Amino acid sequence: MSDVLSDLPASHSGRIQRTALHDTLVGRLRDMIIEGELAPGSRMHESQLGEQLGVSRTPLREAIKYLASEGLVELVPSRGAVVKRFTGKDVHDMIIVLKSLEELAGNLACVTATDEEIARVRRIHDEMLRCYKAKDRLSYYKLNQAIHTEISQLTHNEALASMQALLQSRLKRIRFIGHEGPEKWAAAVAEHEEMITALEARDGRALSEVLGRHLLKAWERVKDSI
Amino acid sequence: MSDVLSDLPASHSGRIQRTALHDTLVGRLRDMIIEGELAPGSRMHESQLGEQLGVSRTPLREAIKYLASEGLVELVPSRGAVVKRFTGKDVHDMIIVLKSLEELAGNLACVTATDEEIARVRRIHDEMLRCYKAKDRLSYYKLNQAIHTEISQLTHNEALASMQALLQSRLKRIRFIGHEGPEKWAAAVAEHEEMITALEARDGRALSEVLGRHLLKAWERVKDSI
DNA sequence: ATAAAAAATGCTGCATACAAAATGCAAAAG
DNA sequence: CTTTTGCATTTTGTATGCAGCATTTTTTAT
Repeated sequence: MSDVLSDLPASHSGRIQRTALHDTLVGRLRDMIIEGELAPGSRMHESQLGEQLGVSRTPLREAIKYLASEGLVELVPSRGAVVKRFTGKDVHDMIIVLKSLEELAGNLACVTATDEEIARVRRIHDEMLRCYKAKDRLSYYKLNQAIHTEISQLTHNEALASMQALLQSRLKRIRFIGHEGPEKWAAAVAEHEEMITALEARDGRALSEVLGRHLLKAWERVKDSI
Repeated sequence: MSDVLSDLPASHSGRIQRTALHDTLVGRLRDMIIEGELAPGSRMHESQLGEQLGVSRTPLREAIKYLASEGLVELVPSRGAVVKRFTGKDVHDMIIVLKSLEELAGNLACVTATDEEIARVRRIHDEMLRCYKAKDRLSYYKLNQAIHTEISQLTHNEALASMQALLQSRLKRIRFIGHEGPEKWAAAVAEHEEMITALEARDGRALSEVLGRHLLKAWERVKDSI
């Protein structure tokens, strides 16, 4: 059931054609940055990276430009690209914005979502719970992200969903750190219980509130470790 | 005093080095899309566009990828890039998100802005008023945009400012249409008076409210002409 | 005459080649 | 011993060439 994790833009194009090299490269580089394989502040050597990934410099450079527009990479004229380094303030700023967007999404989703869509989120939630009980941190983490992504998509607001996805992706590297202690993890799970309850009750106010609170607590968890 | 209009990301890099070709190309293409020189839905022929702009396909393709990440251009596998076409719902969705962001910005700006920064917005506002009285629509329009950009930047929240700028830039093409009648124009100016008053009083609640209202009315003006 | 198949055209996608700029090192001058 | 200057090497930036896919036109068969 790993297709649940696929956080592709989904691009709702009926066409089946699989992702071109460009998309693959962008995804691969994004992962390398998020996982820390490409360290913040490090230069991205084109020929070396290209050889490592088995592509020439041309498509690689195009992918890098794409990521630069996403904000994961910084372009330095005549000196190529470096992985963007985020300060604690940067992270806080992003969380503030993400909080605002997710609160909006929570409010809208309770109005616009179909029953089937809500049921789908419930299924992801239940699976996440299983991973929590199994102490499977990585799967838990991915399903957690998927739920936030899903809720944004329930709004059927493409602009909102894509901005949420953008910020969430920038923060992935950070969120990875969270959930140190079991008690904090339990608290986060409890908040997710609140979310799904509010969503199923179509209580936008409650959903919005818990989403915002969830993010602020996430910030509390990571703010000292940056 | 046209440097007031410069809505560059400003990138606060101390370095003086002027924009490389990449940045120039991105800006030029963005303008061509916003001004309508490149019509929505039209294919962007690489060789033709490259010849027109005096560059080869390679840097042009890199610029197109950048714009694709910004959402102005859509990449179709094996068929190149097309200028993204926005439906009325798309525009409405973007305005909903922009409203949320500007409301947040209004609240934050009243806390974070320095007196000098507020004075600067006042100067832009006054100049905009002059353009209004002179019926100079284009200058008015640009200063109007500049004010919204400035307010977002007063938050000193890079993520917020860049997202606001991104959405505003996508909506530029649309906003151009607005302000048909003199009475509606007058109403918009009145709202801007409210804004600057609220900002100088550091009344975040009021600023936030008028920013949101301003955007909703903008939607009312354009919604039937899309 | 119409429809299906096949060839031809044009464009994109990727790789390679070339040019310009930057970095590092070494030698010489202060 | 430190600093500066010039050269060599490395790396980025841009142009061009070639292969493959998409679309269109032409050809052929019913």
